[in-house]
Amino acid sequence: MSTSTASAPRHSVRLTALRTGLTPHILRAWERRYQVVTPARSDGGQRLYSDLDVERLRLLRGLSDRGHNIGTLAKIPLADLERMAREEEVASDGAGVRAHDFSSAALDAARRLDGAELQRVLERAAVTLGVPAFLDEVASAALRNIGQGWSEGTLSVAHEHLATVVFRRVLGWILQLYGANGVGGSRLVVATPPRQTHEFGALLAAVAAAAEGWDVRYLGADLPIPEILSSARQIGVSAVALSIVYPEVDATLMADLQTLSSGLDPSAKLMLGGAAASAARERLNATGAEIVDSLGDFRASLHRLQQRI
Amino acid sequence: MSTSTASAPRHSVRLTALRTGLTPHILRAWERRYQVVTPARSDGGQRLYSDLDVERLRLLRGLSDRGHNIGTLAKIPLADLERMAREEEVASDGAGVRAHDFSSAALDAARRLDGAELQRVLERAAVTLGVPAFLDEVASAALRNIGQGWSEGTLSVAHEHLATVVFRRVLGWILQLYGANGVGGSRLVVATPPRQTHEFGALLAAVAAAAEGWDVRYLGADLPIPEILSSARQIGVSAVALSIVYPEVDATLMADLQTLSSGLDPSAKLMLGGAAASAARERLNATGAEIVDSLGDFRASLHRLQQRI
DNA sequence: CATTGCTTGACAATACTTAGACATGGAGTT
DNA sequence: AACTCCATGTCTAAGTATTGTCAAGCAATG
Repeated sequence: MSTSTASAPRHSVRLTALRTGLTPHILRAWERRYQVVTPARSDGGQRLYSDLDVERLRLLRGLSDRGHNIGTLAKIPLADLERMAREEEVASDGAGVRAHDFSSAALDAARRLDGAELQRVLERAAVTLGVPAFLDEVASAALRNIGQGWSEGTLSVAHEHLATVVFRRVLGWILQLYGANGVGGSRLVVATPPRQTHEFGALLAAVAAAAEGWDVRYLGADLPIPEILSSARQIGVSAVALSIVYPEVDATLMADLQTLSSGLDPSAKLMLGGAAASAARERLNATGAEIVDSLGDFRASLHRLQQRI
Repeated sequence: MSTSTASAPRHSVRLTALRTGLTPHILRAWERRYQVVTPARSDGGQRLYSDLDVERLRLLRGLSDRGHNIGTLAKIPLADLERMAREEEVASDGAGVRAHDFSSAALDAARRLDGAELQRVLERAAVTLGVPAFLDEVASAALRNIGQGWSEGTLSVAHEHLATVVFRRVLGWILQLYGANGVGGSRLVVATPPRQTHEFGALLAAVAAAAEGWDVRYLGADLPIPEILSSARQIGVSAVALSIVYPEVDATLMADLQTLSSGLDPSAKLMLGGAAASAARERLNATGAEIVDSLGDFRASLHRLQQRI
């Protein structure tokens, strides 16, 4: 956005109030008392705020809410306000710390083989943080930790199985909450291809997409290609997402993916995620699929797809 | 579509009004006052709008509806209007919009007396946004709307009862998720005093506190003072929170609150919330209780208590 | 001829502006 | 504890600006 655009006077008081979460009263009071901003005026004398004004007021409100007094804040230039807001975020809370607490509580419970407690911790985390944050900061971290503990030998197969069962239950529960999401969303099929028995990645992706408003059909793990194809065609999907964790990408899998890719409607996108997919990125490119390296990537890609409609 | 086609004058006022969602009156007023468009004229002098005109008017209406003032918009070229319309979706920012969507979906469901759908919407909102945001932006707004609709007569008693049942179920579900929160949190008792049969405020407070990590004992509505006292003492609470919505604060209630306040351990704080509590702030101050006006207030107060330990 | 549209002028409802007053709650002081 | 002072959010009142709506009288359309 060019500077001339950002500093062009545009927004009325009412609009500015909406954008900043302040009230017109407060906007005028702050201006009168502290000159926090000096909006331009219309021909008739009404205030016209620029984008920069709005940005500044947003920051001021945030800092004011957290206890700084507005009289002092008023004199501070925009750049410094931005820095303060960033610092505030790190210092004060909150989300980061809490997410970490949940992760370690989950790992503890898994270590103690306390499935009920693990489930409670995960449900609490999901509900407290909201699904997107839960997936990003708790679920994926916990899975990584458990996987790592398993490969290092500090966690046994029993631990891994317990975690598997509980995670599947919790993610399934969330997915079911989004169940009848209605007609609004674009459609997506999620599964893992044949011999891929690790379904976590797929579950995470399914839940992430559902939380973004997609109408997700989760087909589960180890699914024959023809099944995936016929489901996708029958439902009329905008995309198919597969998770590939293990075993490594071999000739059979490549052939399967080729079949799938060429069998899909051209408007439907094929997306591949998971550790093995990232590792074999180059070879997989031949299938015409998009490789996503993280949940964030996946979300971004979904977004782009949705815009394109 | 070729330019000559798009800019060819074609549509009558009536048609243009239908296409843009404006009225012929407004079309003429906007043209007379701001020259928002300058349609061609027929031989007899009647307006003939082109496709481009219609497109421009559509955008203008959209932006005008969202609070921009038409006098300012009128001078902006088409391309910039398009950009603004796109930005508008982003500017009215992510979380807020999603929360708003959930609120209106909830209100819709309540209007249709579709309890199952209402429950699904609320659960989805809670899980998507996380409990704190859900309480602040969906639950309290929906309750306010429903209460308002009821007092205005646009919603019947049946609507109100349905909403009551569903909200109680959903909030109860969340509360139960936090159930065995363990040893970490300070303890809090939440209830409504005798004759206070509206338990929403209390439920909201209970859930908010639980999400903040408190060990909450929710005792429900219409509870005799001795019961509250003995529970509080037995559990060893840091605070007691009561919701007072209706009826108004009278002598009996004042006496009850005095009894409660003096019976509590001095280290335990008594907190009063709800519409009636805010209204009777002055008289209630005599009880030594803290009056909280909003969920945010309540959270802040809990925070202070927790720090002080 | 009935319907629709044109122009001009007026009116009313919002929304905005300024100046000032008031209430509250925290910080200091006595 | 009682007191004042100050910072700040909220409200009022009276005037102005903006904008939607309407009416009257005439013209065009079909």
